[in-house]
Amino acid sequence: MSIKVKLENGREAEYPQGTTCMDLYRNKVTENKNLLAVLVDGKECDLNRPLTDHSEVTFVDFDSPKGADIYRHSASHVMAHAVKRLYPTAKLGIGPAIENGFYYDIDFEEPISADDLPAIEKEMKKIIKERKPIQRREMSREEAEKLFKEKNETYKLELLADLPEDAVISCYEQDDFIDLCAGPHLSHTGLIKAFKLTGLAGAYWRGSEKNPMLQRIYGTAFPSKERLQEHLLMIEEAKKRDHRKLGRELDLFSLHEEGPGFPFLHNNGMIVWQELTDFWRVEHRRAGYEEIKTPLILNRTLWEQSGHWDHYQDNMYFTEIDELDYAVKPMNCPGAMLVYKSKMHSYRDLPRRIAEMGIVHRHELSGTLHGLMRVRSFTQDDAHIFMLPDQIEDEVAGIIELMDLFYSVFGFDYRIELSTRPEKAMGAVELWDQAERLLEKVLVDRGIEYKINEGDGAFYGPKIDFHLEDCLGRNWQCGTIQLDFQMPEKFDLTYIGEDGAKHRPVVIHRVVYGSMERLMALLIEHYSGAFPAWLAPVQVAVLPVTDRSHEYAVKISEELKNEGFRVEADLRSEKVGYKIREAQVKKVPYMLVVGDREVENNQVAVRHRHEGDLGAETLTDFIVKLKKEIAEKII
RNA sequence: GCCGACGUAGCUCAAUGGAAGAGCAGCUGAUUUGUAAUCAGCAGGUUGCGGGUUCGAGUCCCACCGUCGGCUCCA
Repeated sequence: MSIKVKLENGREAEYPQGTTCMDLYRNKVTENKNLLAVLVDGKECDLNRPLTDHSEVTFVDFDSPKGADIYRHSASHVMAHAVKRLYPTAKLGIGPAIENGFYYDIDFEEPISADDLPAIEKEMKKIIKERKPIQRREMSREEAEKLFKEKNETYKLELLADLPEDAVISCYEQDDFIDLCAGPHLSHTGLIKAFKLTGLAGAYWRGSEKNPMLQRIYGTAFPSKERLQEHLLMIEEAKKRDHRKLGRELDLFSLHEEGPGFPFLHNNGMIVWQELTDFWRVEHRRAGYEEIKTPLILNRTLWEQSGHWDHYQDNMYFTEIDELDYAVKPMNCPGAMLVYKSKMHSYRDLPRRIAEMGIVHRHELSGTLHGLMRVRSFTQDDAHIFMLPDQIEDEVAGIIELMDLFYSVFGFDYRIELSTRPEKAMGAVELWDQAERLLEKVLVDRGIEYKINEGDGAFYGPKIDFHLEDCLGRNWQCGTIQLDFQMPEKFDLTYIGEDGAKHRPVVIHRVVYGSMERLMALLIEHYSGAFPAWLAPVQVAVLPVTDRSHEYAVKISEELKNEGFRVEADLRSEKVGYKIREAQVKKVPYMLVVGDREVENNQVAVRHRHEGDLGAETLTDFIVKLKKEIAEKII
């Protein structure tokens, strides 16, 4: 019997049933010489899997979306294989491909150390050199259970038990190594051309801290040594952009043992901060927000009322005043609720958008602290929007628009996630479902791409999160829009409706920057410390060539200061080259070199930190251009 | 919090269990310099903190603190 196969280029041909994709390849149906696997009707498959029915076949190489994953997944099997050869009693957890690499979680009888990784790499090289065929074996559940019981792979047995009733149970086998795995995989181990084990870390089995901790070995693999080198070099380069390193070098902030997780901002950091908040205030007033400020410390009864006492206590700091319990605020919402309640509201007053640059304190686990990205005290650019139920959609849409405005100015790419009901949620399931559907509708209606983050919502409501990447590609949540039907109940918030009766408003909690500290960290990494002129702590460095031009240098510095620019004149008796180097290292956007020629012509020689020498012009011309650059927030 | 690594001058890093060093930054002086580092000199430390082993500890052991990489958690 023959089957019809449709290929990626649209061609269709008939082949005998049982033909493998490898056969098609040998038949030269594709030009691609670096095949790893295929998609059969959109589903990933091994090259040597026989085709049983009419199918549509797409060939996959390393550079296709799924290709790198398949390649690295096979690399993780080779690593597990090597580990089992060296440590026969080690038990395997899971070993998937991840962005830019792979890992395998392994339970070693005696923990290994990073020093043991080279030996594992060496064994992997052997396995690769042996070009062991990788074979798929489908088997019954009983057969698989027997197999992994014999091998004492208890974690695999646990995975097996959790597979659905009707699941096809497959294993992949290379030499004497066999692993429970859905596949697909490369056809033999020799196809892995370049790899490196990059790290060793602890990881809870199945991600739960109640489970034992396994050792996770991270690695990466590429189809050539050059590409691997390139990747490793890129990571080295990215580390130079680390905000913790730049923060010190540019004198933006510091961290001290005396206050773990409580960052100290220096003058340079404060300038960036102020510019960010100034910009924020302008845009928020324009968008119809009011601004308030609420206390850092509030009475226990308030936190009991808000639900934080029950749901958030582990993260809170406490104190006592006049023998009464108080808590340092971990969130701004209860304060905002009290402000709303301080007067009566008519439906005509809503929506009321109440913003607050609020400092919150949260006790985060010590192991999670990370520069300015993850701290124990931070400033949220918070706002609470009190509205009628039928205003929700417009308000959410308005916030998304505002969010995009800010992120575009910074030049950030962002990713949106919809987070749904968590386990320790407050309130009725129906309300949650309703709120989740509403948020989803806003995203869908606007054609916005998003990912669902199951169970990751706040305890009082679902949320839309905006995620940004740091220099190493790690994701950080910044903006968030959280719908809340709970807080209005807890605080008995009301407004008088058209009908003269009291009604319950809906509340949205939202932040755009997220936390000022995290935003600063992301901006530092995003710009590699070279802030655009509007944010730069020093915008212009005036560099006299000799002492003869000091007077002129001081004069133009004063003029620039009077125009509102942030200026520094370097009057040391050093050569210009030295002064330029220092200004470059400090990433000052503009350097004005002034020597005898400029004094004589009443000009300044402009040098841009990236574009170099731009030639001489009058100070007035320079001022006009820089003012425009700053006003338009040009990146 | 958990697993692992690390902690020496402001920064980057040296120092077989046997005299704590270098470069940069800083300070002083000389130099008057034209688009990424002028020269010379000076100063800078209870080696994270506390115990222990040893004739002797930056180095070995224990506990704590902090940082880094992950896990968990999260803005």
